[in-house]
Amino acid sequence: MTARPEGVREKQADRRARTRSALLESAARGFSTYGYGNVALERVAAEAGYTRGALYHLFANKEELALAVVKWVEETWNAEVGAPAAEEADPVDALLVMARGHAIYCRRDVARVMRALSVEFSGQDHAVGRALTEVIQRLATACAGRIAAAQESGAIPPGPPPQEVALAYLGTLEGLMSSLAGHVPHDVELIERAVRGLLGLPPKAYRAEP
Amino acid sequence: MTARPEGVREKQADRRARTRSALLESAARGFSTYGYGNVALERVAAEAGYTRGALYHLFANKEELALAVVKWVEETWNAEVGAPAAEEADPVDALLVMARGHAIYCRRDVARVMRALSVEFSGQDHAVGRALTEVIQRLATACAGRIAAAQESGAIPPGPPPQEVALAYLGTLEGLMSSLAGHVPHDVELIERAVRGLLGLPPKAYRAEP
DNA sequence: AAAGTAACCTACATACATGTCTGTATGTGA
DNA sequence: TCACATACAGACATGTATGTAGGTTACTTT
Repeated sequence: MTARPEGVREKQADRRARTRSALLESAARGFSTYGYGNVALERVAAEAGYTRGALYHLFANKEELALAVVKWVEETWNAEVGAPAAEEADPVDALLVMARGHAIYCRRDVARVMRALSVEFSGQDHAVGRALTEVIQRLATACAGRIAAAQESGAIPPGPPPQEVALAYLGTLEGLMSSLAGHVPHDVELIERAVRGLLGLPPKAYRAEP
Repeated sequence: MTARPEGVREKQADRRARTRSALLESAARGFSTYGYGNVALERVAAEAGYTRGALYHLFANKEELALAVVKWVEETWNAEVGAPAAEEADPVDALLVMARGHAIYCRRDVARVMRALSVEFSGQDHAVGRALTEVIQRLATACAGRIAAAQESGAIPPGPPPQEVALAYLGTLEGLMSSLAGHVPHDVELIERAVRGLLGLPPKAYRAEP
């Protein structure tokens, strides 16, 4: 590859990164709206202001583009939702912070991309499907650990196995937000209610928004 | 292929109905697994034991097939889940019965068809998408009515507007079951927990399965 | 039993999306 | 300034899915 001495201006690299970002975001939006198989790469490229030539210059094929989108979404989600939750010392607080953060994150339409892709690939043996299940699996084990810790400390009552509760927790986040996306501010209130219920926690008193 | 019982003379209408059912179920499975745009009608027909010729003889085109599938799923869902819930006099009981019934219903893979189709069509202006939103809307208003009644009677504490809670309720059913499908028996326990939480009800004591 | 109709299959015409390839302009290092 | 690399556009070849039209088998009616 080309050596990059520090201090030297990298105009080409900047340009490349900017184009790549634009294409990734357009692809995420396209997958969210139309699904992987239905969206034409010409549309993805056009919506970003390019042609398929640029797209194929930056990504080997449609599958690689989808994998890059998955990685990109996972990274932004971790930065905006996962990391703040990880700072919570208490496992129950971490789960609640994650749920609230997810509700906020889902106010953008790009968030539905994981759902759209998983619907299309969960049935088959496909690289994109595997990447998705790996992302979910990573999240689920992290959540299961917190749930197990909370059960052992007595912070939440006994219940189904942590791994199952974790899957239910993630599925609830996804499903609830896909039907409530944009319904500010009740999205946060309702996701918190559902999660508390899943964990076996009593309801909090309801305060109507001003 | 299609062996008919000895001595029994099959009527054309029976034959047609049987073929139609087989194609509908195969289509539902195909849409669930691959999505609308990804599944090829040749596969749908072949999986039912026919060719595309039979399919196009019974359905005008792919869109009509999808609409028929939506109608068929709605009918079976109403028969197996909606009707038993409607027999409950108490609105909260009705919502809980519906949630449990949905968990049972979702143990079959066909149930994911609504989710698959809604992912693909919720963005556009398309006949299938409209049909789906109408189904959801009918369900949501029915649920919202029960939630409002329960709030007024004091059976559940105050909370967000019934229409929003109803949407959250349906989204939770869908999302939770798509991640927990087949996880017997915790699917029922967890869906009930989530719904109780959404409605603001306190948790029930947990009894581990024998 | 013959004629007619419905169920179903096979072959084809068409459209469209992917991926590849070539061309062009602009940036970059020597 | 020259040689080369990179970013991107546009055309083409290929595969595949839809929809249609014509034919064959199975049932129905007279």
